[in-house]
Amino acid sequence: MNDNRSRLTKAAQEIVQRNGFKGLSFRTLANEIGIKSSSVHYHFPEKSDLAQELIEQYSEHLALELDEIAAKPISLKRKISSFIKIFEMVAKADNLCLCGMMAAEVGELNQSNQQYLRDFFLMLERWIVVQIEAQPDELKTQMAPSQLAKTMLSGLEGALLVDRVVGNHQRLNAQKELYLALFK
Amino acid sequence: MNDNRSRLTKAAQEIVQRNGFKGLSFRTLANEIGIKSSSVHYHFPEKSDLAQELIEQYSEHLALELDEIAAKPISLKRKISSFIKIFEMVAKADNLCLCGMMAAEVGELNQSNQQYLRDFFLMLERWIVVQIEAQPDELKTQMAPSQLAKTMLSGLEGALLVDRVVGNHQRLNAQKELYLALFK
DNA sequence: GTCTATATACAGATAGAC
DNA sequence: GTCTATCTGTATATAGAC
Repeated sequence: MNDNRSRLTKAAQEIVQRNGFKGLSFRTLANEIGIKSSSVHYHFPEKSDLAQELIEQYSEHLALELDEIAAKPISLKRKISSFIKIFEMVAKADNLCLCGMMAAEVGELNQSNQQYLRDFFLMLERWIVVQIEAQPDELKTQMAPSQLAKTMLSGLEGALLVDRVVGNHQRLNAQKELYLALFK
Repeated sequence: MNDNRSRLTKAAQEIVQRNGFKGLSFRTLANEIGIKSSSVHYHFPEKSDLAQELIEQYSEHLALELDEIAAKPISLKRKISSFIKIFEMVAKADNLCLCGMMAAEVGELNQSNQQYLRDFFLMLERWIVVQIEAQPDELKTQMAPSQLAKTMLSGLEGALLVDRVVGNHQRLNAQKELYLALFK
């Protein structure tokens, strides 16, 4: 898929993860791939159409990665570690999670976009819960899986946010240490 | 202090915590208090001047609150609980932390603004470490205080971010439960 | 599908009167 | 300190030619 539509979403995703959704303009996006802004409007009539596709693609891509991890015959701890590794890759690129970034800008999004954003976070939390419930004996804490999932997800999102400003990965590393210690 | 300058910073803070720094325009800010945008420029020549004052005021206000908490003859657990309560008040207003919001928009800020933002987060983390070191026997975990401070702060920032999108306070509550359990 | 050209709105910022 | 008026740049979005 090297057509302009997919080149647009790819470039747009990078811009949003770095500069935010408000930091993405049809003009700069068009320049990025060498077309005009009116051509971007051909593919995505309104900016909210682009937002929708970005959130959908990001969610689907992540869901596929998580499916692969879940299917492996490995310890729960290693599954959680793989989950955290996804955030570490984002941090390495000095980005935020696409949806974490858009969460900060939720007021600029229409109702449909907001729903997709919500579903993204709930999907990630549900994945954690499902993994724990499949291998419950490997959990070392008495914390309820759903509570654990909520702290872990929001903790990782916050770590990306603060670490990028401070300029290191200390908070993400600390979150990793904290949560991995809860699994055998 | 009911002069226009302080009315401006007060209104600006609310707008940034709700809509972000890019969501704050001199025009709408001026309208908010009934003056013209050119008058806003009299008080804050450039937008970065306003950003600077916002971060400084927010930091100073929070530092004063934390000083008061630290001075009380109460348990470490109650001090941490009071710390978390500050975030709960922000969540109750459906806002983000001013600096958490601006952290997402760090690319729009100049170097000076970014330094003040960094200092804000480091100040909060340092406060947690100092409180723990003053009452070390009341800590139930073997986690290093600096590690604990980093996870707690970024966890709370992330909880505000995700909870606002999802529409409840479950993540902040979960973070609270997780961290309070680490103190006697 | 992409282009040129344009409409409309709003952004940050400045000059100069009062 | 605040105003009117304006400059300049950029944003989303659309019409219509190719």
